[in-house]
Amino acid sequence: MKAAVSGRPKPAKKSRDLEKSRKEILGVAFREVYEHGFQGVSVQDIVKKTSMTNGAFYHHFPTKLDLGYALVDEVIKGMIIDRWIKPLEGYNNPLQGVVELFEIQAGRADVKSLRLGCPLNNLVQEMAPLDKGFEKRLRGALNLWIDELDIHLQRAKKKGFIKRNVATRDVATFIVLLHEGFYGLLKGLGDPKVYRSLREALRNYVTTVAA
Amino acid sequence: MKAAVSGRPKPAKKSRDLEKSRKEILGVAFREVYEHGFQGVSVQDIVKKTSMTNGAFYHHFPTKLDLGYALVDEVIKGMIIDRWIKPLEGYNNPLQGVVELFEIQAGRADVKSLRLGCPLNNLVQEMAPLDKGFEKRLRGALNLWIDELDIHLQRAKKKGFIKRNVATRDVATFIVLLHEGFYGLLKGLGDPKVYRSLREALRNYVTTVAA
Amino acid sequence: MKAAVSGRPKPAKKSRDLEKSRKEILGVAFREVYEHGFQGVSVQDIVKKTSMTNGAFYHHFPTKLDLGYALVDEVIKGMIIDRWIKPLEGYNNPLQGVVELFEIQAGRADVKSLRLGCPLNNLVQEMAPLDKGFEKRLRGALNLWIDELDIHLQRAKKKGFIKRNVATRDVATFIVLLHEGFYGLLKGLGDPKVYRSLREALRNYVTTVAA
Amino acid sequence: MKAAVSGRPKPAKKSRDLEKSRKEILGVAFREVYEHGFQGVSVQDIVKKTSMTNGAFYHHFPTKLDLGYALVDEVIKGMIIDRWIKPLEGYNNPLQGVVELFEIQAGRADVKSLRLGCPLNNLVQEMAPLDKGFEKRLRGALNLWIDELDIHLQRAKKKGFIKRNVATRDVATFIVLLHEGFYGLLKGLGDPKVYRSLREALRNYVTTVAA
DNA sequence: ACTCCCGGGACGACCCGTTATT
DNA sequence: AATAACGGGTCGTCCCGGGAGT
Repeated sequence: MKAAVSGRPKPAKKSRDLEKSRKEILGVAFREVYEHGFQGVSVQDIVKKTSMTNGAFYHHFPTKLDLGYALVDEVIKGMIIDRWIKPLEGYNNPLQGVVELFEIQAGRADVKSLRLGCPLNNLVQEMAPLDKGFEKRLRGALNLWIDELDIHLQRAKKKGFIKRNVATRDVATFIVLLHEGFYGLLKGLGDPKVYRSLREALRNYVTTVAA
Repeated sequence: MKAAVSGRPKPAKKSRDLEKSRKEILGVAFREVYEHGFQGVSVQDIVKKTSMTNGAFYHHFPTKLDLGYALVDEVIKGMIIDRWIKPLEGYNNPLQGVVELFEIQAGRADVKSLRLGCPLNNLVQEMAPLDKGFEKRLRGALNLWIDELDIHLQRAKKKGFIKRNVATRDVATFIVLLHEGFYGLLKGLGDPKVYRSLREALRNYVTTVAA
Repeated sequence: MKAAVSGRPKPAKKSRDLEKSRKEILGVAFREVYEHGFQGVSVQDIVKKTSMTNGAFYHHFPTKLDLGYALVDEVIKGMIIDRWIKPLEGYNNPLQGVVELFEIQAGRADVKSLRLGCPLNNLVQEMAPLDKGFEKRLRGALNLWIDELDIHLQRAKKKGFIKRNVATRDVATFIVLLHEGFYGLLKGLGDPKVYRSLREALRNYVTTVAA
Repeated sequence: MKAAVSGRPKPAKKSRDLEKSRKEILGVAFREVYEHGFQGVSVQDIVKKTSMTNGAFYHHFPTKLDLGYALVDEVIKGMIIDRWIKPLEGYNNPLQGVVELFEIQAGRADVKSLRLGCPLNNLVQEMAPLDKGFEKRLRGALNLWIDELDIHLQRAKKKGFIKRNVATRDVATFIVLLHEGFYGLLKGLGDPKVYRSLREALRNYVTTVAA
């Protein structure tokens, strides 16, 4: 997030610091919110973990809520694309890709993310009913996920990997649902064995839509 | 508020009923927490909605956390049993019962629970990683759900409704996972159409385990 | 104050428990107040350390303040008499007795009382300016001390151990002042060496009034 | 209040002067604590008597305890130096200075300080056993007093006003002890006559160390 | 132009000494 | 004699405004 700047030629602008400061805040905020929830984190908590002051924070984000929104739009959305969509491009059969991706990512769920769940799901559960702005943006993130997944599934369908009479968008929705359910339950049970019951079920399910 | 006093003689005490007061607090607290999250509710919010005072509250619950724990153990657990387990007893084929129950309850998801999700899931997502006590109790509630479901599925298996080689506990776990995922996603998308993709998928899935 | 009951035949009244409960509260309260100050101790702290309940406490003492008053009148006054006055009766020359008593009691000041100071002085400093009732009773305790000391000094004077032109009451007052100053400074410095400077000074002083 | 700005132009800022605000709080806090004890004063009591708000207070002092510490280090220490040490510099014979100073300050003890005692002694009696931080700082203040007094007594000794075989530090300690004892007893008895017995005793004592 | 930092109050959980009821 | 209930008070934190400084 912040590293790797080293080698870059750098646009020579001295006040690209603005961009950098914003990114730094977002980075720290993401981790803190991921660990303690949005309501469980104070602006001061975040500020303390950066190299800046309280005043600087409010220069970048007028309110705490604005920070939350930015977290969804600028951080979480990107993560979804990077983790769950981009990798699908490498698969000839996207449906198989979805299963494998799931098995790879979920199967190796380390203790940390096991306890902390899915960043998006966390925010959805906590903030969606509390704030309209959050709700809107979170819905946007979820729809982005589903939409992008759908595109790949349509590709699969075109290639004949999926039955003709299957509504790919419903499948995409269901897959996202499984993600949410899986990470949510994992978080609650704190037991990686949840993965076992999911893997079997997922495979079974996929056979019912595969051509 | 709590009829059922029925048979008891008890000289109709005015307001010195420990049990009743506790129940009142739990009732109000459940609603408030359900709507705003545990962290999003202040003790005073709850107190204001009851007929008692701040001091009375702390007579019943030493800390806010204790209230939260009681909410899981005394309210939520009961709701799970009442909503998802008890009804199964009426079914000859519990597996079918699970599907129908889901369709009944989820299909009629009203706007309210649509926005607010599942009380248990909400708490899991918000509090499990923040507090050991919560984590333990929430895990207990989830396991209770899975265990009780498993008992019914075993019954189904014995009766020949489920394949011999299927691990009923994994199925039970997956079904709970689906609930969590469904309510979670519903909450995020705010769109009852989620139900459609779930219903189809659930039916497909069930056929893969049914004998 | 409480001892010496042993040998007595005991009035056989069963509800000497009332008396006993009161004594128990006073005993616990004295220790707690001695350690944390009157304001630093809550009624509940005291109740918890006894075998009774909140309600029982208020049966014996209408308010916390009443407990404080009883502490002065029923506990502290007795301690003064027992520690600083009674022992003087054994001395032919009370003036010498005062010095020796001081050296015995102050010289062996253990770590505990070293940190906690003199119970009477503690209450004087803390409560006298805050509450008229306390002020009155504390003044009473101090005057009791001075008066009783004076009686012995008059005896010494009569016997020719003290100069004829010395006002014994002033001497008594000064001696109490030295106690307060000693224990107070000891408490502040936490260093038994204070004793050294006092002993020398006390001896010097005594020579100036001795015949 | 804070001169020393001397050369700086400084456009007369309206009310954003850190130092000034801090001093204001300390001033108010000192009076309140002096009158009601540290535990007897709430932060809000103090805030209300200043021109600022609760939030501003905690900007200057993270906790109430920190305020207490500052009170000792920044206010009380200065008062000791100003009242009991500085004036000694004007005396050719510091020993005589000590006596006269005492007679001047103690003799004119007005009703106010009569009831309220010595700020340092008050805090020592109340807080020293309750909090390590207070204990340390209060010990520091007492030692400062003794040390500075000792310096002047050594001067007296050099000039031949004090016997060669007298340990000046013990004398200094004893004099502080007398202060504490005097103000403490005065507070308890509420009677300026205490002064009489002290004056006599002090004079007598001084003769025993004077050359 | 951007950062700093003093300041503002409302509100957080929790505890206090106390009274009503039984 | 004991418990349920009472409110007001405690310290401390929250999110944030806005003038000053670099």
